[in-house]
Amino acid sequence: VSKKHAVELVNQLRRRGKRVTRERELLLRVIADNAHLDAEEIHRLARREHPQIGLATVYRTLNLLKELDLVTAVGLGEPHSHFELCAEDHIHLVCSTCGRVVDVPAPTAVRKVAEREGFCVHRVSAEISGTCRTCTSRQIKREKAGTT
Amino acid sequence: VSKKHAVELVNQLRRRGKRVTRERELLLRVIADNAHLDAEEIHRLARREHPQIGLATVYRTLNLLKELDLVTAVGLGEPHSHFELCAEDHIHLVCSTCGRVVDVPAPTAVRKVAEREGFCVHRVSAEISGTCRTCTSRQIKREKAGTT
DNA sequence: GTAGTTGCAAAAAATTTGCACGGAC
DNA sequence: GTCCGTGCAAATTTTTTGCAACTAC
Repeated sequence: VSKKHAVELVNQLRRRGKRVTRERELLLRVIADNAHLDAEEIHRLARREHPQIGLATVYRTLNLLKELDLVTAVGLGEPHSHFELCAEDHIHLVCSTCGRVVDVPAPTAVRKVAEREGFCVHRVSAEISGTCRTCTSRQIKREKAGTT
Repeated sequence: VSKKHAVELVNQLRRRGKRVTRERELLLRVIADNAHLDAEEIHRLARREHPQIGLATVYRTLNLLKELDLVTAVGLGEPHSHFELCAEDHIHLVCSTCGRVVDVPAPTAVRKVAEREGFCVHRVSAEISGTCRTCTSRQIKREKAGTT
């Protein structure tokens, strides 16, 4: 799943008549470099570069970027949202054992299904929860060893 | 997307060693009959039949049902979760204009993608946001009329 | 210069928890 | 009878908002 440059996104902001501030530029960079962080995590990373940035700014910026369709919120099974750039159609594979999230491109069939319904698609995101290869083989080893 | 009977689900509870209470049975029925409600909405509907049921019980039950993989939480772009029975693989088409959600079956290709990664799939849920047919044609009409 | 943004603190919304009572098994 | 589940109120966590100072344009 491809990487976007925060620079492009900053230009998007300007083109759409929104102001480009130090905070927005920074947050876009943090989100572009790290997929599916939650608001606290984004705040924590942003503080490394701009210690006095407030959590409220993070939320306000996330809401702005959502309106502009530059970022999207995903649930990932947690009671709070995680955020990522609106990338090409992709699927989140969420391992319910280790919690790791892997992104893979979504088959075009998914988008087709929506279009068949007369839907004008903005973005596609899927979530598959299950057990990843690593955790599955670990489980099997443990079973063989007799440890339940 | 098929309908499950709350009865089956209640049996699942018993089989898995969880107690079957009036509250759990009621909440399962509410969730089975109404896809993607949020916790407040579930609570409100449940109260029609059992006025003194508490919101905390709703949350506790939802968490239990999630652990048993009987229900699943979906984001739908809101800052709080919505809940639905774990049905067959399906896609939520969320109209960002009118907010309506339509469920359509997911192509098997989606699940295949995860299996190719060595993933042992528990459940599949996708979200496509966009503009539904109705809202799209309404917009076109408005454009023709000259109203921006 | 002006209007939009920010940080902080406070408020609101969403979710979880402690405890005493009640009900399922 | 025991242990789990419930309701209520309080606590925690997540997200939004009001306001004065600040800054992009």
